[in-house]
Amino acid sequence: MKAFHSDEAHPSIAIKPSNNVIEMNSHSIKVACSNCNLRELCMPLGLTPTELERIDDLVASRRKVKRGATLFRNGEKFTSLYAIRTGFFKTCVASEDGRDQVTGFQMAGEIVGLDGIVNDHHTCDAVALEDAEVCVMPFDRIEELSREVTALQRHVHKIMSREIVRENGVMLLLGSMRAEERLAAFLLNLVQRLHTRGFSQSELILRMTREEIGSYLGLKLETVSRTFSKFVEEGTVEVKQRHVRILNTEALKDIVNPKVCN
Amino acid sequence: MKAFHSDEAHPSIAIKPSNNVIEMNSHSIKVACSNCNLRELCMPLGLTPTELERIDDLVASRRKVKRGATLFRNGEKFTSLYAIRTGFFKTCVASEDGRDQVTGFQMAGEIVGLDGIVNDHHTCDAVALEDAEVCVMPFDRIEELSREVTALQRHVHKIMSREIVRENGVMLLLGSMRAEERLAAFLLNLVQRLHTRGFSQSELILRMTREEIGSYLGLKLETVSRTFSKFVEEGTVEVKQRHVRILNTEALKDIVNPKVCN
DNA sequence: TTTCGCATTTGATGTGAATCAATCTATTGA
DNA sequence: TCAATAGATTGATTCACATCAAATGCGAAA
Repeated sequence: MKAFHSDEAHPSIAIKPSNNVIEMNSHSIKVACSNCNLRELCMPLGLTPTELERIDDLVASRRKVKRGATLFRNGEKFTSLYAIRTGFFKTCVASEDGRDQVTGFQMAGEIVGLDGIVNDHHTCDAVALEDAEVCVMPFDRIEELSREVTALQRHVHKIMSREIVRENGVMLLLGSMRAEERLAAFLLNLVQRLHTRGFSQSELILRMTREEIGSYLGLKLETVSRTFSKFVEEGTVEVKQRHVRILNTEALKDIVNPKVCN
Repeated sequence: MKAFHSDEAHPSIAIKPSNNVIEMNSHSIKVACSNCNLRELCMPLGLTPTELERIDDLVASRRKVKRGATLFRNGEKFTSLYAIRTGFFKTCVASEDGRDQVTGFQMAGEIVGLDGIVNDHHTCDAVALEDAEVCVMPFDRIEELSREVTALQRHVHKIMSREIVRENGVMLLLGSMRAEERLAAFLLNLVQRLHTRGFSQSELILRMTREEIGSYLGLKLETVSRTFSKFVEEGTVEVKQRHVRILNTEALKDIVNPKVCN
């Protein structure tokens, strides 16, 4: 069991964002991408040091979001994209009659708010699942800078395209997979993203409830719970509430992509 | 019944794209957005005449795609976005083990290929469901021009964001709606988009099979068929193969968003 | 026109996940 | 420390959709 019960599986973030503020004067602080430890994941990805310097003023400010609070809400005016520095978010859409659907879970280095661009207001809610901090990037500033910094322009396009591709994958999951396959795919995806951020390949703490997982996967919370239990029985994972340890990654992969026995 | 059985419900496209070619010399023709009848729907949306002129050379060429042929395929190198001039497409993704999922149906004035931007390779197939013609827009040209024409830049961002929002909606549908709700939403969406293009609000010809509808909606073709039959019994629609006439739009809306009886 | 193949419809039956319901377990706050 | 509460598990039952199967209709090609 060892560290399994420790809350340190991913305490907040392994790639610790350095406290990259440049003191200006007593009441104003400046934030700088060029000095941020997330720069290999986040907005500045792939920029040269010179370009990096130019986008330092992309971030207008930082904003803390308490667990349970919303970063933005459906219907609100769109002004900015947000780069997650620390913490964990979910985004969800709602239908008129009150059904709602979690459309994604976002972690450090990921960008939220793209939904707002089309209609100048947001069409989903972004809710912090743990205390979080984001970099606020006014979208007109992004557009302005990406007219000048080609690599930034390219990067913004890639971020949006990545989101489109991600959602294609979710559609495949929702449209054609069974409960076990969905949950296995979900766990593999989460742990892979966490691993990219320096966390364990096999151990994770779920920041969301069974209900939220279910909403994302198009399942009821009971089904999520039962499916976890099934994985545990089969020795594929160890589950203790929100703590999950993957014991057999291959088994999960086989569930997602069943081998055809010729 | 009248014109119901006529193939003219939407023969190819109501807003007929004018044959907007500018003769250059015997072997070369130039295409021009500024003269295209789809300009109110397509790429040039919201541009001033001056700007419009500047993006005329966005379109490198036209390409005809025969029914059943692919415009691009998963794994192919990404070079261009495609604006649909005429015809009807589906896009679909496949999982490793051969399952596949229709991720969308696209018609005149819509843009396909956005999935390719992230990894410089396409991650889905685009298949023509009827003989089609597209405008080929090399992506580096788009990026170049949108650095200069602010309105184009903004428009490209909106197109990508729109796709993200659309997919959010599909996730809601796949994650939380029942078969009837899905099909009703699907029909309303299709007829609404056709109406924008000058077609009937109540009559449409499905360009895709029941199986393709089912794949998109996360249902089996038999379920799609049965659900159509149910709508017919209830007098909500008239269905004759691929010809559909909506008799009661409100009923369909009520199915999608069930009224809460206080 | 006839034939072939594909798409569609419809029926009978099976099943995976939803629903309803009862504990159980952690966490929070008094 | 204990009560209150939200989240999670587990069981029993139901139901919507899938699956299997057969029949029908339609369009394309000979």
